[in-house]
Amino acid sequence: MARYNPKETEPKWRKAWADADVFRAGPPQPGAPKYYALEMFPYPSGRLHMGHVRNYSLGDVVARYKRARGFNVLHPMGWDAFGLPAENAAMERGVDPRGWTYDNIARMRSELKELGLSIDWSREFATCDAAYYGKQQDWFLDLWKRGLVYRKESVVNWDPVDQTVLANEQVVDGRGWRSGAPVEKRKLNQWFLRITDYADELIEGLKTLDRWPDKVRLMQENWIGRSKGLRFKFGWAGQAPAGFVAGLEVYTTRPDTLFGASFVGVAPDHPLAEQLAAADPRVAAFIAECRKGGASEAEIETAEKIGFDTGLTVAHPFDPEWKLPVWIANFILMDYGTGAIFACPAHDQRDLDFARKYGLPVKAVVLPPGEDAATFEVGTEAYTGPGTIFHSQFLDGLEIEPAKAAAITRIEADGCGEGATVYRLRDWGVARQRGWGCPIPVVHCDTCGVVALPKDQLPVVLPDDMDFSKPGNALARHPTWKNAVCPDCGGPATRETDTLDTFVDSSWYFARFTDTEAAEPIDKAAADYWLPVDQYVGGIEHAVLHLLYARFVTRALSDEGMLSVREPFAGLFTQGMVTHETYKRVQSGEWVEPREVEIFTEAGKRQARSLETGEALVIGDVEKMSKSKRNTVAPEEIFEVYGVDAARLFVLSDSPPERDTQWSATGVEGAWRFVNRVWNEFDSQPAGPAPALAADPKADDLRAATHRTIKAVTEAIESFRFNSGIARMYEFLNKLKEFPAETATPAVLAARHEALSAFARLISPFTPHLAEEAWARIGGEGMVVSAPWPQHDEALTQDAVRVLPVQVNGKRRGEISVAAGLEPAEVEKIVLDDPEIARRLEGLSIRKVIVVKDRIVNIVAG
RNA sequence: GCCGCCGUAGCUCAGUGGUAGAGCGCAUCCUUGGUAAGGCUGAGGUCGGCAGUUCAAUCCUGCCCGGCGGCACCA
Repeated sequence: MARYNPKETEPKWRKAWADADVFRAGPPQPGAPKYYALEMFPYPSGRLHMGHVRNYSLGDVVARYKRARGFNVLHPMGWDAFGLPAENAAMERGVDPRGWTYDNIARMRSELKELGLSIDWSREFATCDAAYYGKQQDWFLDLWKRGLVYRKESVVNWDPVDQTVLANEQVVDGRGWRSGAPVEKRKLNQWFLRITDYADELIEGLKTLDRWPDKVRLMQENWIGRSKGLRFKFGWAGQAPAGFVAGLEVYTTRPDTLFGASFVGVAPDHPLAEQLAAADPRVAAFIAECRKGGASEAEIETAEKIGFDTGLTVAHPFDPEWKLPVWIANFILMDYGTGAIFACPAHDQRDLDFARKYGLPVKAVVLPPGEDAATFEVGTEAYTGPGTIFHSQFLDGLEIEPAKAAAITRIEADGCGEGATVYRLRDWGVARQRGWGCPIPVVHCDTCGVVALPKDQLPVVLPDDMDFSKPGNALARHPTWKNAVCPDCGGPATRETDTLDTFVDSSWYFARFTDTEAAEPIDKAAADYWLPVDQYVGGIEHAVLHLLYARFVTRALSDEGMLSVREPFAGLFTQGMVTHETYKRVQSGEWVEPREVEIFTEAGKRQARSLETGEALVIGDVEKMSKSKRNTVAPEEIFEVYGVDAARLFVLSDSPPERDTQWSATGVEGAWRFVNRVWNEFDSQPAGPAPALAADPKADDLRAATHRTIKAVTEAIESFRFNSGIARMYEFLNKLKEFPAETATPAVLAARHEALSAFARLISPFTPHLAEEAWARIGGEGMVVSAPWPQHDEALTQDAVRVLPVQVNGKRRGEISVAAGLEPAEVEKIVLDDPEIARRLEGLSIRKVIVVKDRIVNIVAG
């Protein structure tokens, strides 16, 4: 009997798969059912981590399973290769970002290949390949022609030290996340993609994505933030300020509460406020006060509402005599709606807080059910629930929704406004002042302005000799690269030195994978065959941005006629993180890596000590593996000790895929032992052809387990409950061990062979190397990777004899064995004749006997 | 504050309107020619709490408690 040796076995089978080129996707054939399995492509950091192992193992299970089910499978891999880490490496270590990136790719490719993934490597590309980003420039110009790209002055977060624009999430407590320098607001000419044109469709489309997690759909819906309401202008009651003669436009979702209006407010950065500030230092001082407040959530939450009465007044739209004061208020956001509101304190908490502070009127206009109009008052809590409108002239007596409609109708009839839908979603700012990104393919010409390059001048390639030694945009400070000729007038021009957000790179790569050689950005026939992606697997952290941008770009490219689908990802699965215990030194609190820690049990308690010094360590919380907590485990070290299959098996078995999984040394050891026990079962099976299957009670018992396991594992894979499927295989192995080959009759040996044949195929998506070795050991035809998925025989999953628990008044009091499918009346007779049951019923009168066929008997007695 | 997810053995998790399961850990024993290992057996569970529906609830419903995540002055 030979021990299982993954170090020899695993590379052997990887070579066999590569030699046979088994994972190359077949050509698009209309008749052949296709399956596109994709995991979010990695950033080439240079090192594989456990999160990658989990992500790509999950996708690989699906890809291998679908292949076994006869699908033409596309399972590609590439690299999300532009971005800041390469620039940082360049700045810190003086290396070239391109060389650094491609070196990292080479290292990670070999690590990923070691994982034994069923990937079609012939389609690999990196987003920093000119062959890829050149095609991106190509369709970017198409979108520009369609009017989906525009330039606009916009206020951005500027890090004065790193000399770059920061995203909102990169600003922590008003400071740059890397430099720690106070962030400045700067106005820059920025490039935008008109994602808001698709806001409605992006919301509506969510309804069709029935194989996406509800959570992600909800997050996207909230992010887009559609609200329906009324946009209208207040006319001035007194002197109109210059520039605002037409009135002050506000937006509301509660036009039903217009008669509860108390004041009108504008944001501190509203043009009206800025204009007033120019003339009045008190206004300027107030606005400065508002801006002082930090931007962090905590500060916003606790910030007190403050306001400034401008002295201006507007007239109520339904009553010209009714004057409302105009305030500047810090709680009003300029970038939502019109940056101005009317306030109804009785029915909005923010307005109420403000009104109470400044002594403004509070008039209730929505009467809650059961309240008396004569006595109902609003105290310190605004009423936002359902009710009937009152004190509101023509709206009186209406419910909220009809009142909104009536108010909108009246405003529209008066011509001072209209029903409007607004979105929280902003257009997508895609320009980055970075050197390591996809150049925007335009030039700036003094005579012609911004001019798109003709497509025969694409790709616009990054120079090889950028200087990354200083912060800022290395492309912009390159001495010659930006010198160009205007394609329109032939005069001198300057290249655009902004590059595209890396989210642009990742918003269409899945389409390029369908034909990586195409002369056009996308080969329509290939895309139409392969898209949508049938199963996309990745982290929940991309729930909004990446997935929303990809859905938008797919629609834009579809409208451009480059592909047909509207939704890129038919199925989405978001996996949990890989976590690990943390360990730290008692005195210093310094984190210690798991590989330097020994775990032992003393006095019945789990304890840790340093392998190096022997000192006792504190076992800390279980947290996401991260460099900062030093609680990472290097995949290659695990592969070295236990093999790839054990590592794959463990990350797949420990938790439901959508939940976090806790890596542990004992857990992977358990997986390793399972691998060995599986091998031992195969290895103990006599070589040579198996005897024919024959009817035999013992053999039938095993066969029933086999067919039940095929059914259960298949269902588990179909529903992404991989850990559950593996649990069933653990149970199956235990069952198999009840039928040792050494003492088996020919009938049992035959049943064992059937069991092993199914088992090899069932484990093949999870532990593919072991499955090949096992399949070869029992004389399977060809490689298991090409073997068809096992089919279960429903008839065999049924037991001939059923053991039915017998309950008396709902409590288990015994059991009986009956033939499967026996009618309830027959079962009842047997139960009542059973002496043990009869003893339990002594002194009781039977009221009712419930028999659930093949399951249970319950006797109600009293 | 709002929304969502989770709570089953010491730990990590399966599971089901009808007999409570796996791996790891723990205990006992066997093996010492699979040996930086293998195997047998076992202990261990008011299925977070309380109520309701039901012949029967770990499962369905409601409320509560605890943990985690997302969003949050969006008019």
